[in-house]
Amino acid sequence: MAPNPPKLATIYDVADLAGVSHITVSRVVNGKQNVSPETRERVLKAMNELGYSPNPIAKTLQTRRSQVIELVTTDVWGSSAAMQSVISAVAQGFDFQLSILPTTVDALYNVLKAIPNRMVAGTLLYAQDVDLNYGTVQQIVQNYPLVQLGGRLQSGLPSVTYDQYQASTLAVQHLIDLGHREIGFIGGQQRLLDGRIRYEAYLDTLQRNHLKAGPSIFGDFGAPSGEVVMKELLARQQPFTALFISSDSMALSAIHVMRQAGLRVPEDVSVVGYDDDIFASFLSPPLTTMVNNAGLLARLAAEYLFELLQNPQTPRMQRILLPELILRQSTRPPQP
Amino acid sequence: MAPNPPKLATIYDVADLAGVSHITVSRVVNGKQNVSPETRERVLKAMNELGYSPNPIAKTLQTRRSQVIELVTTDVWGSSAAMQSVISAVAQGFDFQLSILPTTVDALYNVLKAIPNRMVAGTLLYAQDVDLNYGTVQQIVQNYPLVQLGGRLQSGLPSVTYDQYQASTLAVQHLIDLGHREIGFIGGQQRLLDGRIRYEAYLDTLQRNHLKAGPSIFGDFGAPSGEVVMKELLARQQPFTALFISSDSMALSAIHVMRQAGLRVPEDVSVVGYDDDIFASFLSPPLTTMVNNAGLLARLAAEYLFELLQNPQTPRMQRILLPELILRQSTRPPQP
DNA sequence: TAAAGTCATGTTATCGATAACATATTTATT
DNA sequence: AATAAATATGTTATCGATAACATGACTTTA
Repeated sequence: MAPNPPKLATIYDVADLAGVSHITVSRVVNGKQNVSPETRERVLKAMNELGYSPNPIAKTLQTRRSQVIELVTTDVWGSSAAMQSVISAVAQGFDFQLSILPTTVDALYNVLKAIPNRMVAGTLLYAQDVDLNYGTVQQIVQNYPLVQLGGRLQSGLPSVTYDQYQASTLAVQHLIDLGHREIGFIGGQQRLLDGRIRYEAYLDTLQRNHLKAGPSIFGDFGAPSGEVVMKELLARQQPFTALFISSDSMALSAIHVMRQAGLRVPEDVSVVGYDDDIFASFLSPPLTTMVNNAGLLARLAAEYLFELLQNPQTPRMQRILLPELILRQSTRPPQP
Repeated sequence: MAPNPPKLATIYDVADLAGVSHITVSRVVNGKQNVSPETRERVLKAMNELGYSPNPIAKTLQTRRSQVIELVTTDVWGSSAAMQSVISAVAQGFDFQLSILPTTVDALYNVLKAIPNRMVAGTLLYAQDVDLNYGTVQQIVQNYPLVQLGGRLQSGLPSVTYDQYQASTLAVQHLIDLGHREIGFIGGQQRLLDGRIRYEAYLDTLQRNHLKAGPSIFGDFGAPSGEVVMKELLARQQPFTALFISSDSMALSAIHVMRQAGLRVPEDVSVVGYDDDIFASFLSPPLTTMVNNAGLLARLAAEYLFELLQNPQTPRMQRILLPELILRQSTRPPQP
């Protein structure tokens, strides 16, 4: 297989060897009925002899459709990482391949417009930028099987998502209900929906309870960033008895920093995380957190996409996973 | 975009509108030189007017090569998850797409044989089954740009991998050097190289030091499995003062179980993990572990693949990352 | 000024499959 | 036995691009 690899046998080669026309070979390959047993046998033998395997590219060009679904994402590094393997596993179950198409917000609309040219069966969209115009997206892909992962509730696209606003509200309310009055916040990128919504809910919930906003700081959802911003937050010396931290990864490192600084969790500071990450239950203390399983979201979205593919009558809807607070040992009433 | 989405404009449509032949349009699209400025202008205007974008499928069929690399993997759930996003990010940098092709060991050889039909530019192979015959793989893909991720050292394929045997040896030797004599083992799946090699190195190292093998048990590298097998191991009541645990995820939950059982790490049991997972440094105690970064491996492999693509003269080699033991606080000499 | 070369553009074939329609056979029906 | 229907098979066009070669107009060179 040099730069230009050798060609494999085609249906024409098989046809010649079997002494039939190429279209008969095509019929055998696709298991069509109108082929006599003897002919079929001869063709199969020839296929076997030549090690024939169909060329998916040629087939796709003619049929305008391939056994491929694509994941269009503006966020290769964030949750989309966790999603990819789940989606490819689901796709494998339906005998489909997954094509990953990273893009930018700017290029996104053109990427979507070119969907017919890529001749994929369906598209999963993961684009978390706050500035994205879902109305435009909606216009471009009308009636095409596209499922959005984790976007705005009002996106108008078939989607599977979480109600992060309500989830974050529950998280903050939990701290308030425990008696905390000075509640700080550690957030993720504010250009991402995940970052923005959790912060808005935090602010709104405090306000609804007639509480002032506590100290707030922003990182990038990752554990290393949690370490950095937590140190900065401590350096500010603003008082807080509880923290709502926008990801378990950040909570993990933030707690580590607090422990090093002599602060105990939950005795001195209660912590609510977000994600119910795989490690959350094994920490000490086990972390109180909001369920937000990117893998589950991806699986449901992929399954929904295949529902749409197999039955176009499937109702188009938004599937919103209910928020769930997992109470563990990182929260408790504030010390008197 | 109904089941069969509407066709987009083709070069023929553009040619008609611009009043030139389709081949001239093709020349403009591909930035060829021999087109007069006025003609080029007219074509560009027509392209713009029709919202033309090239059809990659048709182009691929003719040129027998696409802007796509593929990841062929027999392991959708394990490390390949972490690798996918890294690879797609690298690919994006070269203006390539990533196609994920999950397969089974049995189907693998045929999947590789059909590479010419898929017309991809290059292939990354992640196949960790111990029974895989790399000689066969080698024969199939001779001279084709394929880079293997994390396979056997003697695979004979261009690859990027870790020397897990030596790494595991270092880990176990570290415990022995600290004075431990009863060293247990928690492993991953023994049908995977990652599982098998770490266990073999554990056994060999003990033997070389004239020590008997300690209690051993096997899970699946994941945190939930670590919890299960650790409970089972404790129930056996076999003595050990140290554990070599094949993944940080399993170490995380295993430590949690030990703590619940009243065992302290490292006072009662020293633990060496494996992977230097993102959370390892933030645990209490911070985990002593072996560096084994799947993301780094994937990045290097993808970059190597693009080296091969851009310059076929690039020497074909195995790139083996050196093992590195990260000493943190989960190991110490055994209590007297 | 004729021959040769360059440039802009076009015509036809091709990649490997399926679609649409056509044509012999064979079998069933009256 | 004649006609209709079903079955098996083949011919040609097509998907949307590039490859290979051809052609005419203009420039350069001897």
